[in-house]
Amino acid sequence: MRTFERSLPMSLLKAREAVMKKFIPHLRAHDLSPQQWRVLRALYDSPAGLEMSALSERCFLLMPSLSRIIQNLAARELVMRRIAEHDQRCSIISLHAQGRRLVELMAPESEARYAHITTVFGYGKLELLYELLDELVEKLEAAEQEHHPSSHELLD
Amino acid sequence: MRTFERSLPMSLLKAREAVMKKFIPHLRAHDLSPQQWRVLRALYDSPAGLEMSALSERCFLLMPSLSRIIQNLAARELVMRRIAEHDQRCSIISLHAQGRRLVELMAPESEARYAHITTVFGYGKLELLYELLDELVEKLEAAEQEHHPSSHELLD
DNA sequence: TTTGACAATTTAACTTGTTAACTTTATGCT
DNA sequence: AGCATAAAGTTAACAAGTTAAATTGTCAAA
Repeated sequence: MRTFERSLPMSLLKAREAVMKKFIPHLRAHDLSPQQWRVLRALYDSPAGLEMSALSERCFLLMPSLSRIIQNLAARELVMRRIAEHDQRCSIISLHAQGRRLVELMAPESEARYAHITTVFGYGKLELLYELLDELVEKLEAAEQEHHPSSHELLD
Repeated sequence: MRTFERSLPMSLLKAREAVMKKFIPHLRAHDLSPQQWRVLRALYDSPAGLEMSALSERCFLLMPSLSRIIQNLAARELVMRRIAEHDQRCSIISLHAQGRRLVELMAPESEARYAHITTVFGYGKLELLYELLDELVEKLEAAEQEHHPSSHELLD
């Protein structure tokens, strides 16, 4: 059996934790979770607002999580929601003025921390890492389509 | 502001999700969460058993999560706990016979999926990815020590 | 127009992540 | 010995991840 240490999910998790540790104190100082910040950032880039499902995709959050997060952010008046005219089922979420100000207030510090990581790790390596991660996802998802896993016959 | 897409934590998360998707059906078929599996795997490699805190480190789980997971696995008779003689505060967790059998039953399929990922992505790239991830963690943690973050003065 | 399938979200229920508070046992100092 | 302090785990409380079921709105065909 492969040694326990070489676990890809765990290596990815550890790397993620190490990176997040650089951002979390800043977020916490403004009472935001990483997920809440992702939502605000995504909305900042889409001034017209986004439907829940679009937001869910961009922030890589499942709908139930997003639903709760939006309730929280709406209660804090950082975002607002309105119902789409074209389809009453859709809410359209957009940044409230206060939310916009918050993003603008926090962005410089956030960028600075990104810059710090880039410096420490090296620009080239960071780019390489992004490429490898993207390619890994791509290849795994391609493999998804092809042969629907053989193992299910045995196990499910 | 940097484009929202290039977010290192999110890229790492996506990669992790893509990888996990390959393993989760197999785990679910045996009623195990990824965390529970990590614990069983770690214990399999330490037949003498491990203290909670050692297990916590190896599985990269915080104590409260681990505590609950062990309660669950113990109830299912997959692991057992005894109190250390040298220090009454420490529990020592080890695999129950049934847990050992389960690991041995599941390992081949798990290895096969690993092999599949290696093939699809390429052995060299996978090794490179591991190295980059390790180095990233290392560099970020080194940076931790040096200059205790300047930002705290402003924000906390 | 009504039924029936489908789509967008929310709710529910349960597990895990996370921080802080608490319990019990060791250890070190005086 | 006697007391403060630290260490190992657990418990508590709440946010977030995850799956399934429920809710509400849309759309097309009978």
